[in-house]
Amino acid sequence: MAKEKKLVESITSREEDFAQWYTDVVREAKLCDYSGVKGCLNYLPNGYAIWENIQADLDRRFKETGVQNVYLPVLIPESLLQREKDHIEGFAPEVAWVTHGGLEPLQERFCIRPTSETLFCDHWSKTVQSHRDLPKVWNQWCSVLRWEKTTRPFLRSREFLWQEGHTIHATYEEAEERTITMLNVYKDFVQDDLAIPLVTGRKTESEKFAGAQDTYTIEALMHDGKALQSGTSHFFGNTFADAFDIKYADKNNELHSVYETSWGLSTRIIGAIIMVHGDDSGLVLPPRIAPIQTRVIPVAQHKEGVLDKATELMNSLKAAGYRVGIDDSDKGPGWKFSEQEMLGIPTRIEIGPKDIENNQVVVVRRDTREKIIVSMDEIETKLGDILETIQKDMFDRAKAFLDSHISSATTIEEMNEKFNTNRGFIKAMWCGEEACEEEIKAATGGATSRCIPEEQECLSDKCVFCGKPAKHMVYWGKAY
RNA sequence: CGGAGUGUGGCUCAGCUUGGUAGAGCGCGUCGUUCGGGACGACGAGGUCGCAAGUUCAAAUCUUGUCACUCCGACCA
Repeated sequence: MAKEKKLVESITSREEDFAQWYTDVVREAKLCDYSGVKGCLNYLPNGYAIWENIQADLDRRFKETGVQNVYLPVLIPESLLQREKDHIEGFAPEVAWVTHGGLEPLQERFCIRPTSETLFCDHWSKTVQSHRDLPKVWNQWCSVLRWEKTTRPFLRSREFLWQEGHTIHATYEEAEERTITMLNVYKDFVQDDLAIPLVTGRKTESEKFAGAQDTYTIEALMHDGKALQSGTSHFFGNTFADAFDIKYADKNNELHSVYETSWGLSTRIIGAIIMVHGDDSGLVLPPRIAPIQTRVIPVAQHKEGVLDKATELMNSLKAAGYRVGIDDSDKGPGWKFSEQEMLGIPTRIEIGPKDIENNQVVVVRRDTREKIIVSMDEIETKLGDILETIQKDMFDRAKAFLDSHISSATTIEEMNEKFNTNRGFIKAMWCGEEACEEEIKAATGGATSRCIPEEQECLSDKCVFCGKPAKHMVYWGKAY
């Protein structure tokens, strides 16, 4: 393969300045741009199309597990938001309020939903009566608003698009099982469709969602070695049911509180796609999620027959079920190649006079820039193979990167040193005390507990910081 | 919420110190020559200088106020 060469000057090198690289890729791939309101993005066609594909794939996976979609309002009365103590304490600092209706001040102000647990609970408290009404396994696709102080496209915006699933169940076990089921749906989706390998597990007390009994998370590792929480699944036990008085009568006509879960994945995941797969030439999209899987690029298209042949090729690929586009603009070929690479389109098909003469096309992989000469007669099947190979290779590369950036430490000094030399996740034992988490964060310049994985290893019997008996092995990392 | 910075054609910015005809590059439009890794020429369109007051014969430029955005921290998906 040809030596990595920087072809595009409008994108800052990833090594030189990762943050600037990220911003450049977002801009050059035309995913979104800044609106006039801080933290609120204009999602452009290229960015929104990715979200639409994420929605389609996830929604299908949800429905396979019995999820039904609903839609609840964007406004939440203040009294409702305050019903559960931890929840309001967690969200109060970052909600926006609607105080006027037209010209008149409102009697009670409404917040713009930061999340909708309270709305779902309010509805269920009025409608659920019998065990026959359970379970409810609902989800909504919507946007929410959180008044963030620091914002970045996709990673942290004030308004963001997401899905939020909310469920209630008759038993503790059933709700707990749903929490894990959804964690696994996220895990499978992100790994299989987005080609992003993950570390998964339970959050510590301090990292839990406001009001949750347990929070489970999928954590991905970005190319700069920072972690990104990419989806969460929460188990609430009876907390919300009690606060909202959601009770049902069982078969013996005895009243019980329901058990509740919620789970969400947002447009933040687009940031993960960019930062896991992108390179110095721009975005690299996994074929399964890419809005366009291949772009036909006619070379010397002014010459007799080239454009016709290219269009014919596009149409036959479309008919074969591929998502395919063509760049028949009057730009030069070099410009078109760069454009296709910045947009992250997984393959391009170059077709020029020489190819037509030889009854062939040149398929170029976005991820490796490898050129593959394919006979025109075989392109419909070969393209599928190439796309599948790209999908697999992208995951394998990201997995190799992840694996090589997971290390372990038994002392705080060792932990610090590893964060400095090989950024990523560090496995270390922990006593379970919140105070120790704080100390570790301070001592490492910002590393937080990312999760307690289900598969525990015993690296030591002592906490990495205080030396007291260890309770858990924890993945630590510096997070976005 | 602290610290810093920036608002001038679609974009990136110069001009401001020392007030006096609104500038450049890129992009955009038309035409022509090009075309296997961001081609070139000619002509052309496009600006309430963030907003508001003030000083002045005269304000992009000076003064005051105000709004917005960006970056870095603390806080969070």
